[in-house]
Amino acid sequence: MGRSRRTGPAEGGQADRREESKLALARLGAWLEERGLKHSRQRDVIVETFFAMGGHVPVDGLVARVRTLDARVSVATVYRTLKLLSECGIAVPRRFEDGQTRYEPATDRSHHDHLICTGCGRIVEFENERIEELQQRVARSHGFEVDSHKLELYGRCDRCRRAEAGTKDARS
Amino acid sequence: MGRSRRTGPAEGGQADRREESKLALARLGAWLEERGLKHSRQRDVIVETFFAMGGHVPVDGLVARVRTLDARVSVATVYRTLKLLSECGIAVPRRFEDGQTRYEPATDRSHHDHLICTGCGRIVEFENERIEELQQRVARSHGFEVDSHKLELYGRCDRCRRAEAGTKDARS
DNA sequence: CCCATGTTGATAACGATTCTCAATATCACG
DNA sequence: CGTGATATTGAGAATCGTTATCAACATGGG
Ligand SMILES: [Mn+2]
Ligand SMILES: [Mn+2]
Ligand SMILES: [Zn+2]
Ligand SMILES: [Zn+2]
Repeated sequence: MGRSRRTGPAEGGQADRREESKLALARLGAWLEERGLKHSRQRDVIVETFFAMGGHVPVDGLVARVRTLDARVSVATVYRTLKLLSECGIAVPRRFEDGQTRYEPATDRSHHDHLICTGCGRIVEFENERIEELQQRVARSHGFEVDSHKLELYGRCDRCRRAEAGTKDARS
Repeated sequence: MGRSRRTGPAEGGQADRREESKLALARLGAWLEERGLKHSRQRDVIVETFFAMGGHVPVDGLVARVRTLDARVSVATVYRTLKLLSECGIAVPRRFEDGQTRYEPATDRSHHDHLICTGCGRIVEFENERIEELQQRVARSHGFEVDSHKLELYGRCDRCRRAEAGTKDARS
């Protein structure tokens, strides 16, 4: 049925994330030097905060959090840094239905799709090899060569469904 | 493997579309009267043009086309009319990766997903029952009850691939 | 034909993101 | 350490697609 993975700030140890953060900073540093770029205080803060938050972080959320550490970082810098992270393969941008871009740490187990709760916003990740195969097959049957795809399932999570049922019972 | 369907202005006879258009206008008329709304010259033009274009029409494209018939129709009216169409089930809004909303005529065989060529923009529709089932299953295995989903496959269509291969050969 | 009410067009406002540009930080070099 | 070339920053303007505002204008039942 496909394995699921860490999905947000609630899962994945803080220690793990600090570790990820360190690795990411090192990798970013190397990447920057390779092309004669400089590193900066704000980039460090942004990267650390990004990993500290974990999950699928919306840009404005990251800005807010970063500003609790350094009140004068601009949104522009956050956007710029996030773009850098995605260019050097440390973060991946995601655009769900709400129209704002979120970034998530890029893991080695790169590809996965998302289940999104329309009630509480919870995001669960999943991989399903069988679905991917079928996608390839459908595409090929139409003469297409797929090189990326987007699969998002929207619905209510168990928690939200229980909550709803509760209020419905109470009302009747 | 799933059946594919009409996908754009290139397919589906003009006659069919004019027919669709008539039906849609009638349906819209009824829908409007039911709730004490009025009908207007511009709504008619917009609906007719929408069906004449067929496929997945971007709002600005529709605006442009409508204006060749009546130069003073405002974008606001086009947006408003499209929203009406989707409210009364005549059209369906779609948001692909390029960030602009497109509308497509709602057919009886309502649900389908999309294959999108990143080369020429061609959009092919498909339905795959097996994929839908697997989606349900994955969702349920995570405690979710899905009520909508988005599946988009991005790649190159046969035409575009051939074109590419051609230029590559020519170069070498 | 009239008038209450729905519709329109122009344009301002919007939210997310990117751009501009002058001020500032970084770093390789002496 | 300076110094200077160059990358980075912050603030705000600009952009893009879309929605909101509101006065002028149609529509259609009476
Ligand atoms: Mn994810
Ligand atoms: Mn379609
Ligand atoms: Zn939920
Ligand atoms: Zn193509």
